[in-house]
Amino acid sequence: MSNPLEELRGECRRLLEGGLRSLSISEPLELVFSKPPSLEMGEVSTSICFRLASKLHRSPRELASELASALDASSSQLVESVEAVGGYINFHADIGEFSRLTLETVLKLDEEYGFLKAERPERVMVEHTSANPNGPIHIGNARNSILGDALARMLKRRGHRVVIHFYVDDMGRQVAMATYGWRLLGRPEPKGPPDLWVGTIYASVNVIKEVKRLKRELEEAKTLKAYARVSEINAQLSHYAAAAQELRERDPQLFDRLLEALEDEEDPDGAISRLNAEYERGEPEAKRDVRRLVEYCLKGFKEALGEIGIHFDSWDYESDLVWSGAVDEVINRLRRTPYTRFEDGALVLDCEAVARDLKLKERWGINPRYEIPELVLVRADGTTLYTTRDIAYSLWKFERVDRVINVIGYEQSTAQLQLRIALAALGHVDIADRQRHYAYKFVTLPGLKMSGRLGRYVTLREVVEKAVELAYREVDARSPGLPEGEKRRIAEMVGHGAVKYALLSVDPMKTVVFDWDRVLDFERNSAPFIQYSHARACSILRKAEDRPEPDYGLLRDVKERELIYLIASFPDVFQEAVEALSPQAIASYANQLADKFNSFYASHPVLKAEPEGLAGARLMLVDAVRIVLRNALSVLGIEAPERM
RNA sequence: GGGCCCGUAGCCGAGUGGAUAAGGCGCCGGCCUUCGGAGCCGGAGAGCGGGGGUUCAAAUCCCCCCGGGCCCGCCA
Repeated sequence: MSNPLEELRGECRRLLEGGLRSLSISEPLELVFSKPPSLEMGEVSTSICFRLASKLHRSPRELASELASALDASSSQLVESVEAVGGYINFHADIGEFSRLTLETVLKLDEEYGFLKAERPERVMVEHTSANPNGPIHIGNARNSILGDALARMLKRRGHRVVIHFYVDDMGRQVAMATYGWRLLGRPEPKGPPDLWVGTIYASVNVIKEVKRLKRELEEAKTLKAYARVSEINAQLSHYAAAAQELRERDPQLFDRLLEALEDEEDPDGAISRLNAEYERGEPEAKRDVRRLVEYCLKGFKEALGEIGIHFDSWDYESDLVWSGAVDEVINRLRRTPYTRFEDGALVLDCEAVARDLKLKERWGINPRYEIPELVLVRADGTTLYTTRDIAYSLWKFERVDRVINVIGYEQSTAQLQLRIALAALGHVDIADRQRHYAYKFVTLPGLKMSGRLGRYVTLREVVEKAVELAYREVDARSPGLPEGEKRRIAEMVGHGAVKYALLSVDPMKTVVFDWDRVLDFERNSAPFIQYSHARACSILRKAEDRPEPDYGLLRDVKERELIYLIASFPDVFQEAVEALSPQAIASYANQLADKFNSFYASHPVLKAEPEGLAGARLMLVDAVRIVLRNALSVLGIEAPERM
């Protein structure tokens, strides 16, 4: 058995069934258990008497006390006593037996403790990050990466076969724009972090282009004496001028060269569109240049994400999908359905009709009043759109796995729904069902939004760098005697942990306003706080010269019992977190465990505990805390240093 | 106009039907003769945006309203 709490609940269930039998109550009902508000009231409780009461026309209190006295706790080793409290039935565990069961299970399973395996393991694909390859990973994308990485780790620990994919969106106009800028610069090699460098080129081209356009429009408006228009354009101009200023400061040489080169360009937008079309057709020169630039950017992604331990199994290029003919095939198949038509030369999918015919709104719980917008599959000029290519990508994915989780921003909800509808239209309702849009909201900067087009973002690199630096200062101050390499290593674990925890500990559906203080918080309710607790536990264990035989029955104090209960809950927490895809539940659990441990630590000596049996039992407890903290952090992708 | 998401103390934020609504920051007051003070103990501070409803039981479910965000592109 690997779930101590479930074992205790099993005993409670057995007793309860016996009690119901002896009272000749045979109402069919599911025996559900929960946790009483405090340990004084027991470890396990059930509210079935409330449900039973209305069926039997009795009062819950009466029923509960009758039922409780009909239970025979003496037949169970794990359950010590049962009592009825205001309609609830509460079960008290035998302290010694429950502690022994819990702690010995943890110690025995060690790195596997808590990670209950799924009954039916599946092949699961997690697609995450998939940032456009035209700028750096910023703290907004990083929320995606960190969530996706934690989800993948959780699913793996649950026993699923997980593959982690990155979708390289290289077909969009933005990548063509960056490549165009790169050509204007004479195809140079990157300077500094390559993804940031690409982002600077892209944003510079964009901003310079916009300024030029606005200046032209300003002249026109002035000639026409359209004064309202003039002031409107002026406002926009100052907006772009500010962005231009920022970009120029970042790399004056690069910016000025682009500014100069763009002066001579007749029609930059036309050139960008041509490059984009050439690339979609797979023309060699376009292919060579765009791929080259994209590779630079991906190299930067791999560096920035790899530094914090985030890796991918596969990088799938959107362009490959197009060139392979898979996208055309999808389009042809869709054209054979009754749901597509041409409108103004574009091929359109009637999503509403698909949903109606296949009853998708009922199936997916969509508000019937919501009219699903049509989806343009092919433009009038014959080129495809992002979502169209995504349909082909989904089919490709399901040739490989049973289930797909796409970590994608919430703002793409409509597109993701249309994608599933298109899959259903193709006859793959099952695939549509097993494809999950794991949505999260954006990270905003205080006051303003991050913007790749303006080159305005807080990069993951700078956040990580600052966090590690700060952690290093702390480590150096606290443990000056450690070898330099170890201090560095610890500072990385702590700094990376702080950043990850800051993004994992909030509900993905809430917007996060980026705040340096939050990310660099090393106090309670942070990864460093949890890591610190882990290091403290390790420190005690290091100092223990021998391990006296534990007497589990001596772990009677509330703080000890709370810890044991929490430790015993970890398998539940893990399982529920995976089912709900909620890394945050694990983060919050780890923090709670660390919190309780520190409280215990302050008032309960371990090494000097008397008698020996208590010292032995507390050592087991400390060891179990250590294991669970480490396991909980590791499934989130956070390392636990043994000293810091 | 329609749809979706969010709204919990001064601030940040757990908590999706159950018994006293976590925790953190900030504020006030304590704790370095015991294993690491990135710590611990105590105090003040919310009845969960507002109003109805369902239920033995609602921050959690339903309806209406208010505030904020997002989407409704031949962008991605």
